[in-house]
Amino acid sequence: MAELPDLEVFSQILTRRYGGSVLEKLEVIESRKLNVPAKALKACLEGHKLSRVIRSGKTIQLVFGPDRVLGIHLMLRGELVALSSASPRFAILIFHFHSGEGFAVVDMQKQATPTLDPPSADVPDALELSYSAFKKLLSGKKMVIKTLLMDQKKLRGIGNSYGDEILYHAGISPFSIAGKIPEDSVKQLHKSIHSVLESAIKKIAGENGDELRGELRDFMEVHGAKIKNTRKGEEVISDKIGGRTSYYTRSQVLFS
DNA sequence: GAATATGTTTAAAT
DNA sequence: CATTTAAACATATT
Repeated sequence: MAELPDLEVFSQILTRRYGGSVLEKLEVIESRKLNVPAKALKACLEGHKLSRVIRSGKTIQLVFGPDRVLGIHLMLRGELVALSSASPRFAILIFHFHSGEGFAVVDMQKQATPTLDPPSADVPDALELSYSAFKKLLSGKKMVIKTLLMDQKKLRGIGNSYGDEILYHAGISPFSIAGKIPEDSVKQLHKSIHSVLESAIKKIAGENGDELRGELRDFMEVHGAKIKNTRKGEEVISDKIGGRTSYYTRSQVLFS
């Protein structure tokens, strides 16, 4: 469900709604993916204040007290839901705050991964990557650009959907060889990463308000099985790149 | 019933 | 060694 813009908005909403509250009780429903025993996690976090929530790459990081961090990766189908009267299905973790409110991490696929005190990443976040670092990342690479953009060991935060949107925005074919893209287009691509992600954050934030909703992707230009034409009328074509479906148009320039 | 779905890890193949 | 590919994960939707 969630890629970088959704997660950025979720972290803002969680900070607004639960920031400053003391975690009264943590239910660990599914501990298979957890890097510490469930008891240790509870002992670490219960009774401590949620100071803020930030996003890093495709993870949400809940900061408790001064420096205790619980990282959460939602993987393919994970979601964050506010607690209501009904107990959530497919829960992984349930957070109950002193105020009586709370939220849950759910994932019907049980792949969402909580990590206590995750090691700090040395891979740059997509929104923090400088142009010179980006240029260096592409130079000499034989990988197709779409695969490189989604490679979390090179830059963090871009997934299949936004990868397509960014390449469409930049006018570059997803099949282009990374190292063959000329400097002007690399510059454009770097700009597109920022502008596509940041405008998505604004749109999702505006539509979400304080609600934890997912799947607000009405603004997608090319990525989606239902999109037959772009708003400019270009035909959208799809192909598999690295086992996942990519959507693009013939107007995107191929460098190879 | 079959195909598809937003991600990652691992192993095997090229 | 660098890169690519397939499978697995568990369930819902079309």
